Amino acid sequence: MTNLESLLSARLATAFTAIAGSPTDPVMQRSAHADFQANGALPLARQLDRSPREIAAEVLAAADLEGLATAEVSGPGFINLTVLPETLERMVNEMAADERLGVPFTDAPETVIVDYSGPNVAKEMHVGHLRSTIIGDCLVRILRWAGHEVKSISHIGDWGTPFGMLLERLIEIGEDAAAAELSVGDLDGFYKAARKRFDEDPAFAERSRQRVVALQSGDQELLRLWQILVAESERYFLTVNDRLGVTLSKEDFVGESFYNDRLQSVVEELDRLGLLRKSNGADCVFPAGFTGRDGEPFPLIVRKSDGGYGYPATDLAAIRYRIKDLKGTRLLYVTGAPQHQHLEMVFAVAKQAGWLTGSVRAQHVAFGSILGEDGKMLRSRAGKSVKLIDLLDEAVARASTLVSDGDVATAVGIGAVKYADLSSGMAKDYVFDLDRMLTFTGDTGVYLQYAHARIRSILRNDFASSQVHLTEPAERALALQLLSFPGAIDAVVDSLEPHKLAGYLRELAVAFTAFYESCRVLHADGGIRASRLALCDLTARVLAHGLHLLGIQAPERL
RNA sequence: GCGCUCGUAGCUCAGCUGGAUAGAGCAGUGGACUUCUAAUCCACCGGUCGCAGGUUCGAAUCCUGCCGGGCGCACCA
Repeated sequence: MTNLESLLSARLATAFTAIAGSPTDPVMQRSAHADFQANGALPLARQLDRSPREIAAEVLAAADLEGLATAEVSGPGFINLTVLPETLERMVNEMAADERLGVPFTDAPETVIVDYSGPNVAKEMHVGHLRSTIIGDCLVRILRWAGHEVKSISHIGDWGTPFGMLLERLIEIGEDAAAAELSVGDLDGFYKAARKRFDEDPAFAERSRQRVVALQSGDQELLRLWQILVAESERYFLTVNDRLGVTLSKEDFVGESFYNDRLQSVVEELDRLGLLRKSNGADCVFPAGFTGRDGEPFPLIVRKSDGGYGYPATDLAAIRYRIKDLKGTRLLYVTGAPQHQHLEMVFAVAKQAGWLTGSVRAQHVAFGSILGEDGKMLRSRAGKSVKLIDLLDEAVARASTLVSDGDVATAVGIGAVKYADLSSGMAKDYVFDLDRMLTFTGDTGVYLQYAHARIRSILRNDFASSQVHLTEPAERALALQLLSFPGAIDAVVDSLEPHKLAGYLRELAVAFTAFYESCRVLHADGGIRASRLALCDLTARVLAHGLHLLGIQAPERL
């Protein structure tokens, strides 16, 4: 099973390289004027000081397209390629016979560590966690399916100064009452109450500070109580993840506290390497190329002036652990764009320390913020944050007004939210707008689910495995789109941009709908009917699996 | 001040390893259900691709400058 586009590209590349005298990319793309076009002759014209059309003609003469496609030179020097009907049929049939739908396992498997979701203990999951969780989960699914060894990590915020007040609050109301409050998912209520007490009552605040010190010095009783906070919160996170349909499991929660006993050794190692410098009483590393407000070198503070460790130390311990112990070769950090500089600094220090070497890549998969209707960052601290679980329930409730079945409503509602996020580029901020997400017309998740359900409806009436024969233009267009599936997967694997898969699936659904409008299936005669049913079946499989890779369900019927 | 990022149709967004008339959805107008799910489809309407230069046979795409929005810039994560 071979990727059609890359096969064509490879054949042309040989010819291009022969003509150019050096490795030359044919620059293939889908075309409105043919099935594909190769633009490589145009840039070559200058290099060889010859007419582009002449070069294109020569490439064509040298290219071996036997049994693949017909080609012609067009316009200023484009090579237009039209795939032979029998070749298209053969490849579609091969794809249909392949469980992996034409997508090969990667020939260079990596160990990929994906850090995403990362909620905070005793704090509600809010819209801010939505993107990280959805995008991270999608990347995990796709990379894993492509044949990589993938380890999910949810870097839980389970340590640090806030735990003083949380523990003090827990002690104040009693552990049973606290556990009860947390177990019903009222994390924000608990957190806010603790915060309020901390702000209002100096004695409470002082006791909180002492709790932090005691906790960090290993007080057994406090550790036991802390464990209650962590366990109840994790249980709650799992229910939200379950609602969202995310693959994260309990074993994937690796809290900041996990790195506690490694922090000192990180500092020691950095010191041994001579990377550490005292600055204003703190132990810092100054990676090259980072400057602060005053234009002076900007530090990554590894140990605070009070001797404590902050998140940079944890992040350094984590990156070292992920490389040295987990043997990760590609580390992904699915966190918001505002953390870009911080992560770049962590990567820079990891490089200087010799952990992040040439064969290991660390990448920040950054995404924009979700904004409120006022166009400002929707932050939890600023009060009115939307509880993630409420948003999901609302989405499902709206879906329930359109479909009767509860499971289907869940699939549609959650799918709508996920598709809204995954279908546009992740670099930009976007305004959080329930109405837009849950509009069930147009470019939405339900459009894809609907296309899939329609096909399943046809197949319920009749289906027997058959060979595909392409006759109508709409069938041919659908076949071409189906064969682009491996390319769409590739695109996400190396760009880490899920919206490319979402876009592909959308185009597939459009191609199917065009086919559906112009070609009868069940009412067609014998051979044609069987062939079209096979085409329907393959389309349904690609849609269902593609949606699955996005983390979206594809119900049998709506 | 430095850095990152975004600016494409009234609205929400694709397209950006430079390539043939800049594409979708929503909204608007007009059509299509005795036909496999009309949550659909077809047609029309709608764009100085922020602005100005530059490189090029060719720029939404690359470079420079500017304008505008967002974010980050030492002990919170």
